[in-house]
Amino acid sequence: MPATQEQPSDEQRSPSRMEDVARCAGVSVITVSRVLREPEKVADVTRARVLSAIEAIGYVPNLIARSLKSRRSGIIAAVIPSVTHSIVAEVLRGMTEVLNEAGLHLLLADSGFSPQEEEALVAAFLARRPDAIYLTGTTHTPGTRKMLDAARIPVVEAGTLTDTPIDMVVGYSNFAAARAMTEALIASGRRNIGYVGQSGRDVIDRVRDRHAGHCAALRGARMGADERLQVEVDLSYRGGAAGLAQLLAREPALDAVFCTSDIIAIGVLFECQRRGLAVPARLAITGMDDQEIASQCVPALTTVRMPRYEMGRRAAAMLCRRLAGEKVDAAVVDLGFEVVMRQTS
Amino acid sequence: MPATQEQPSDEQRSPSRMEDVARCAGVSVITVSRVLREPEKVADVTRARVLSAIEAIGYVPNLIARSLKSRRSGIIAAVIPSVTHSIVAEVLRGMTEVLNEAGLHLLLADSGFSPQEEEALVAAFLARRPDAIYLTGTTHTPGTRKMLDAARIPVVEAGTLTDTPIDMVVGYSNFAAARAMTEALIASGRRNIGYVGQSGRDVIDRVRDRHAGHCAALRGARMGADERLQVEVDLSYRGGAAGLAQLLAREPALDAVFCTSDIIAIGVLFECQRRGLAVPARLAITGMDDQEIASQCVPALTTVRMPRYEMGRRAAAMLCRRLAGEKVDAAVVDLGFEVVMRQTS
DNA sequence: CGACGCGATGCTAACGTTACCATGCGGACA
DNA sequence: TGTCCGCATGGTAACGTTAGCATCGCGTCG
Repeated sequence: MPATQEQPSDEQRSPSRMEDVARCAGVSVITVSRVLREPEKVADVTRARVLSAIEAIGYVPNLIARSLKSRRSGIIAAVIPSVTHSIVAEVLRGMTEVLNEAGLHLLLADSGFSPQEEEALVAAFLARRPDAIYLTGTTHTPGTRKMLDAARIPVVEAGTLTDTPIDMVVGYSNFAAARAMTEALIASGRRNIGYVGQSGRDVIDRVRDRHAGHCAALRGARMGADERLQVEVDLSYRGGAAGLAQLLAREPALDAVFCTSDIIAIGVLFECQRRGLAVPARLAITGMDDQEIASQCVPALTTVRMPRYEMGRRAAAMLCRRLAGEKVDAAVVDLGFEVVMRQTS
Repeated sequence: MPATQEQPSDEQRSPSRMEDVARCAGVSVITVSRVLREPEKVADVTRARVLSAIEAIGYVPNLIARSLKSRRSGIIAAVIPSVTHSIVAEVLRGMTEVLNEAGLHLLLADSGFSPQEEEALVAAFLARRPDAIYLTGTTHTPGTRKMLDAARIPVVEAGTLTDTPIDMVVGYSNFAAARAMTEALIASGRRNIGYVGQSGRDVIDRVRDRHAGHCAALRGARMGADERLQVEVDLSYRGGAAGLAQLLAREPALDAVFCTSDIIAIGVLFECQRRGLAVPARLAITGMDDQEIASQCVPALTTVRMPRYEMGRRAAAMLCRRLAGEKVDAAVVDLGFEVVMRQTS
């Protein structure tokens, strides 16, 4: 009965451990551990022997055990408003590039623009003991702030600036950008300027600031911010189109539309094409964010460029520096913006 | 000297543990553990006492320790080709929705379309002992397959179908979709059909299959797949525009362009607008994926709809079922596609 | 009235790794 | 020749949790 002697079965019940490697290489487990983390502290011959044992066995270190003991998970948790927003994607690309170099991994979740959902996600993430946390925007529930204060880990908020970050913040002034864009529109002689913005001004600080900046520019030019000329829509091409339809119904003499995002602006542009409204002759359009489509559409879209990719890199870099024990020079980093005049205005 | 008695300092060195909660509630640690995981097994009074202790202390469970002991990390690792592709984003949205409901978290990284990079990421992720892995596409290095076989965890590949998945696969036939789209173009009477595809056919199976499907349709109609009418470009609006420029230079009689993605197709459309080419009268254009812009642009884009969001949900659901110990009915799930005829063809 | 079952709770020993301290050995120096 | 230093390696005890069994008390049934 050969079935009884299946002790050394090739069906090893679990992935191999350091102990297996140690036995195979004829050293102690701690030496294996050192080969992995501080190879220069191990003699060349020993190191080679251990490495070939690792190779032979196919050993994969268990970072969970390492995290538990070392109190360092190597994980950065990020809560973003919506993965489907291309704007967020570029920030993520910048972040992951920097994090990967540092050997850190990204735990990601999507709050759907809801601060309550964000709080729930932060709570769930903290249980995983991330080394740091990335949040989008600077508007968070008191519960979120409290948890993060108690967690005592680096936190970076990104996108909107604030003087009172939870810990660190990197972004740009959405207020100033929207004001500058609107001022440019006014300077070009437009007088009946409509506003088509993403809805959710009460919970999305980015949108709130952009709206406020737009209104400030109008008031600065003594034009008044007429609520009748402001509509809120979904952040989509369809939303932009619907927004223009509403505005034109309310004010046929409309001669410009300020949009809080390029997507919305392109939606407005498409609706103009459907209605046969000449852009910019009859109607000027401006977007924000300078996504790729802005430079490619016809006519090319006037917009404001935001350094999204750079923002992701900076945010990640700030976290990495803090994790390395270094002090970060400034807790508030303003990356600025740039108005890009093209053909729709 | 009051500084000496800082034993019970409020600067507790670490987040509280179950032991602290247990002491506060006057029970053993295992009871606390049970309140968190199997509350129905604890008497009502005891449970209430423990819960209020948790609340009072602000206890946050340590999932790292739980993972180590229970051999379940609650983490799903996903490697995607590029976060900046809106196509991927919808898949992610579907996935995270399902995963969140199941209490699972998503570890995310970006391979930049490189199988070697994917292999490195899979290796790094496996050290975190994810409960399951999600991969994009079905083309992977031998090293990746080997590691995943050894890891013995559920794996789902998504996007492209294959008869020999590593474990499970959910997707649609890019070959059939591209063939169907091209056949529709042929059926509408177009004869000089160009191809503008994303570059990287050798490593991106999705693109390879779409190219092959397109060629198959041409050959099926005895039209031949002329390489002179095929150009490869970046997956961007700019790429589409450049592609059209190249094609027209090579074949002025071009009367249709098949594109492997909506983004490229819209780029082609923009270039037509710049050149004053009437669409579809002078030139027909087709895309693939049915992103939002396809239905909104002017004229609206003929394309093929892929159930991306649904694919993310299904992939996650299959993983969840496997993690729950249930058998998954089919290892290969074909979600199909739908040709959507609009105005550009 | 004793045995038995069951619900509620607790104890002990891991999970796989690393922090901390210990040990042994060879060479430099007085 | 003895002392001391530094390098390479090892042993032990956690990190915070849960699996698996043990225990205790109470009610039920023959």
